[in-house]
Amino acid sequence: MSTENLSETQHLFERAEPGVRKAHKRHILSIALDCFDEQGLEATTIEMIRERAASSIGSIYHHFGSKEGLVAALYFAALDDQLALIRPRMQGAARPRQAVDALVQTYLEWVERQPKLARFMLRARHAVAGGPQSETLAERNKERYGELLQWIQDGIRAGEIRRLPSETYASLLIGQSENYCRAWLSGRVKGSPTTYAEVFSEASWRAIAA
Amino acid sequence: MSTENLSETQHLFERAEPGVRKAHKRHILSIALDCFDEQGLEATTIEMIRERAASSIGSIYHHFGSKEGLVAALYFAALDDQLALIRPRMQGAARPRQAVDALVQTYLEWVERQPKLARFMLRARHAVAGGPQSETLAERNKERYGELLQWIQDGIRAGEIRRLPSETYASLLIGQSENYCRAWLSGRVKGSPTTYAEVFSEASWRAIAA
Amino acid sequence: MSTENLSETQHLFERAEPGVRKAHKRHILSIALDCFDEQGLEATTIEMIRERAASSIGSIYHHFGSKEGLVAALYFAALDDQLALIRPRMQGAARPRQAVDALVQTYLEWVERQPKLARFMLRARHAVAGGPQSETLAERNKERYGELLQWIQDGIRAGEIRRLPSETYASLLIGQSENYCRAWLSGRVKGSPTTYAEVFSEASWRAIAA
Amino acid sequence: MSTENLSETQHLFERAEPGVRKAHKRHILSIALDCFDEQGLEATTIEMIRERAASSIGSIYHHFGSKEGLVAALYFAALDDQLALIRPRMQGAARPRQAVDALVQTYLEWVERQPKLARFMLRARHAVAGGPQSETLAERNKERYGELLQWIQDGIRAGEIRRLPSETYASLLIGQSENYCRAWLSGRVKGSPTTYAEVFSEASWRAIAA
DNA sequence: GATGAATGAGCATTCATTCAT
DNA sequence: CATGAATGAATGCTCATTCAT
Repeated sequence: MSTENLSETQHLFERAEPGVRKAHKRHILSIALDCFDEQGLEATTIEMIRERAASSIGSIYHHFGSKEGLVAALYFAALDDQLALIRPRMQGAARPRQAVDALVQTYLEWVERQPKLARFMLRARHAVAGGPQSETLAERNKERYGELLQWIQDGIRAGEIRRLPSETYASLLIGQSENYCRAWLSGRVKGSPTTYAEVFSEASWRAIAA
Repeated sequence: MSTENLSETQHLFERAEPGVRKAHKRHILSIALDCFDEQGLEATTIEMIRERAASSIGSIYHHFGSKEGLVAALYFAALDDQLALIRPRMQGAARPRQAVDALVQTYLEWVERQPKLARFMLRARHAVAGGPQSETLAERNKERYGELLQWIQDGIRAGEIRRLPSETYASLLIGQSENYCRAWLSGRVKGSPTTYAEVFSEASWRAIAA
Repeated sequence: MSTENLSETQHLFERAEPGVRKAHKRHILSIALDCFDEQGLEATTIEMIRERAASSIGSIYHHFGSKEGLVAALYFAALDDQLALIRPRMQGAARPRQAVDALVQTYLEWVERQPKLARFMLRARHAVAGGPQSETLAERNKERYGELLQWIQDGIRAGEIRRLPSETYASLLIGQSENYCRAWLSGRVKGSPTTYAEVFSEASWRAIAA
Repeated sequence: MSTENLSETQHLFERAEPGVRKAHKRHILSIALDCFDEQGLEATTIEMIRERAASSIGSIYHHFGSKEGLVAALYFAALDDQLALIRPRMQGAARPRQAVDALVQTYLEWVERQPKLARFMLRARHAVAGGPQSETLAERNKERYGELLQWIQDGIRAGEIRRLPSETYASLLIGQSENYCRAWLSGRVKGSPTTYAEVFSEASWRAIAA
């Protein structure tokens, strides 16, 4: 159990989810992430988390209600952490091309910095989408997608971006990168995501450029 | 339980895996696919499959050895089915641009025709990659990737395709489409994949075009 | 949550157990009764009571010591409430026949007025009898039974009541009514207990009349 | 663990529920009865039953589905056992008075012979009535009550039985005996039920006699 | 007196797998 | 090849109770 790693991840949760003040709760989230990452979602048991977190079963249930609740809490914390990195960089972009660069580059960066969280998000999306928090998730996604679309609309009006079916933009912008990150996160390719940042942001830009 | 659908899927297994002669074995695979699709991999129990297949526990174990074995058999059958559609179309392509079109178009088509198999493949990859069949899977992927690379090399020599890090080609070619298909398969977008075949094959081509 | 009902029940507790001065304690008893009635004894958790009573776990334990203690307190309060109705009416009876009428009639009346308490008493007897308050319960019962026997002895000497095994009088006097009340309290019969007061007191009288 | 008792009780189950052919299933029922009797319904755990029955958890669930299912199976077996004793005796009664005698006498006899089953029935009625078998229970009761009412109608027409509200007959006939049996089964009175058979059947007869 | 976070023993139930027939 | 009863380790979760504040 590496204490350094724990405090780092815990710090992230603090940033991502400021409501989580209690060190104990953050600690459990951090340990749970390690377990989910090493064992997988289903294979991780509450008992494993309890043991590594040196906590108690009752305490975990007191804070998260259920295993599903723990997964959801972690998922939204990860979502917030990712957004906290990406949003300011995109807002700092003056032109569409820069925005695409910022989006792709920052996404790749985040995955590289937070591989556990990234793996967890890819795995847990389905579980959260099928659980009682599905509505919260839908709202968050709508919000994110809305920002993206707005920015694309501006690009279209400026004649810099092609008019394409709106459902496809997200896939055209992030699909290549996500596909590569999936491969990297599961060890099928070796080059770290940011190594190819140029390649992927160029591809994303070409995909939507007028 | 639609008998038409069952027989169709069973037919697919016959094509994909000619060794599976026994109707009973094919029937079990078909039912298992339905269960995995409706309940998820972990949530599906052998008992569920037994009940819907009107088979017996012993029979299932006789044919597939274990639940993991059943998943693997289904996975490779799906892989074969997909390849059986894609390979001939790509071989019929004269030029790189046509090959990209064929690859993307056929992938989208297959997902649209076989949504259950597609969902299953996306879900089961991890399970198969971590199981005892991981080597077989690696070989198959290497083989597929090799074909792709070969064809790309030719394009590069012909000056039609950009020289890019070889690890990135697969993501650049199929990432956007896969991302969209994931969204469609889980209901997050409505337009069926082939609707946007042009958009995605154009994006893939631009991503790698010289 | 009907405030009227609550205050009424709380009032009862005040009458039955004058020591319970604190409104808060009475409130908890009243809510506990509701929970026990709706969920059953075992199925009711301290947490449920805490929530509905808008109290705290600590407070409940401060007042009642344990769940068992809460059940016992409620049981004895119910016992007192019942006795407070029955005793004066029986003491007002001049002749055995009138005493039987008073006993049966008042029992039926009480059950009809306090169905929750009645259900609770029938359910909780076993729990209290097996708990640390079993002695207190035994004393109370002996006391009650003693009064009854005394009054029957007089009836026997006066030649109005048959001499029967003393263990059987209680069952002969109240068994029919209790059986009907059980059925009514669990919805198996519809006619309210007092509707048949005549029938049951006549039966009780015939059972013991000389 | 008395083997004699076990085989005796198992024999009863065979009589009461002929469908239960499997010795193992009967054995589990028999052990479960012992546990429920000694510990109470809620306090008995599947693990206790498993241990004393020298069976396996899986086997218990294979046969009964759930703890609730085990309780229900035992309840209906007890009901059948009771009916198997009472019904023929009542059918052998020529006149109402004899029928009352048969009913009361046989009920007391059964309780005395099968105290465990009797205690169990008294305790489990509520659980079964609130469970998924509630309908089956309602049908059985309706059937039993129907037979009783029919026989009472005949008595009324013959001028031997008073016309009373039909909802009250059952309580008037069996209430006193049941009340006494409850007391005996929980040790509050000492005289065995059949000792007072005369007293209770006389009381029942007086309660309804014209 | 009041509070509620923390505890952890204990429970019902699940389910992949085995194996005798 | 087919069957399905039997197995039992493992799991998520509950809930009465404690105790520091």
